[in-house]
Amino acid sequence: MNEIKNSPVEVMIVDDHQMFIDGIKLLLSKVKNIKIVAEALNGKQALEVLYSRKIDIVMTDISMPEMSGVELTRLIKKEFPQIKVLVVTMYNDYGIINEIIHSEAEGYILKNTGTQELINAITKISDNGTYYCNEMVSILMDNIKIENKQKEQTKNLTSRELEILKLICQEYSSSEIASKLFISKFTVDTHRKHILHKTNSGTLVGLIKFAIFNRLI
Amino acid sequence: MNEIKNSPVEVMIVDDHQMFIDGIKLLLSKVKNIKIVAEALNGKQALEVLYSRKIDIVMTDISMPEMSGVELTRLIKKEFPQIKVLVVTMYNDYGIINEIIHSEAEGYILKNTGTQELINAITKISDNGTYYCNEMVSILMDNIKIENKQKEQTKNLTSRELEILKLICQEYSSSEIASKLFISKFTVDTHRKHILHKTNSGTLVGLIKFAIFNRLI
DNA sequence: AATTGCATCGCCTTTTCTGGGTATGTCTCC
DNA sequence: GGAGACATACCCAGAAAAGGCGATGCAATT
Repeated sequence: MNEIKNSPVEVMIVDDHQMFIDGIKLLLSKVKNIKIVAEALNGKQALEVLYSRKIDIVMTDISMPEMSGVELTRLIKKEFPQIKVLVVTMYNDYGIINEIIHSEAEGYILKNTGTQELINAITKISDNGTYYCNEMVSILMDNIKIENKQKEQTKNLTSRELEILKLICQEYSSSEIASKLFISKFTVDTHRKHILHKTNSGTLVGLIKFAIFNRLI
Repeated sequence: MNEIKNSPVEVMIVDDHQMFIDGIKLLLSKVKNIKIVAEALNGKQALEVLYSRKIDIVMTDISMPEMSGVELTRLIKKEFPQIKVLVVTMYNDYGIINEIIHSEAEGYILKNTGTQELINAITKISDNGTYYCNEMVSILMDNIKIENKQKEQTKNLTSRELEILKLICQEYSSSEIASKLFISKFTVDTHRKHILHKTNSGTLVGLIKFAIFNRLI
């Protein structure tokens, strides 16, 4: 399991914050067996490097101009499957984590963790392992319930109901929607009632907020 | 103007990302006349330090748990007016910048700038100057027009109207708002009319969208 | 064959919202 | 002292929304 390596792990840092890169470089410069051999301020630069020289591990941020860290990870996994990716970011919400999981990165840690955890992560990953921080796991746990609730709410809307909800959000009245869809105003009203119940919205105001926060608009 | 200082500037770093703190500490450890003498992971910790020892410059992030960097800056300016504040953050949108301006920080730079700019900023500020990055200035320029448009819409609302708009967004009906504010339902209705006209919202739905997109909620 | 989900339509009631006025008192600013 | 902005209050009328209740037909699933 533990093969003895004489050559250090060669790491590239990808982050649009030069300051962050400089800091990490210094931090890791003192660590044996880890060597920062390249850096990039965005995904495009990173890919250029990867085409020109050997890299063992790519440490990448998520939010970057032009190409996100998630996209970068996907491309790396497609073009250079042997390269490991460690995502180091400050985002810890479910949406991002979900994307990271699908991008098949080997590791995920938050920027607000200590240096030691970073070193651990790199070490584990270079040893063909994975490293996911505890925060990620607990967020995944926390979001199982929320996810279910969201499904109960949004997904239970039928396509017709969704269609009408969108029209409501476009400031059409029930009568106008009825004309638009060539159905009776009564029907539209019935749909409205169902929508209100399914989304647990007490009022129209609540419904609009629901629609906006669930990105239906 | 340039008094010769023998003692280095004493700086505290406030950031909820331990990794960032570690990096900056290392980066600045090599710089003459700048000394990182304290660090804090949030505003509360930072204040504790300030009450216990002398600090010349506080470098703070914006988004932190419990107390934001803006709040921290305000408190510092109130309690320790002689302490300079340099805001170092990755946010560069107008809302944040606006808040920072009002918090009267001496400097503002983005995390995606190089180390040299950071050193420049600290040096200038310690010399009783200010340092605001170019990005901030251009964003301010860009947003003058937007601001004017916003004023036409939002700012024309009187404080009472704004108060009622917020209650509307909290899903209270006119009658409920009337009870809450100890005024007549008729009065609330009058305000509603004015709000609808001033915001150019044709319907309640439009009003809610206006409120959400103008961050009134 | 029966159940279930979905879309459709209908009526009645009550509340809420919207738009049109009018009006009074206060406060500030010129 | 007068003009203007603001908050307050009221009336009327119509439109819209929300809640309740029932009903039909169609399609897919079981």
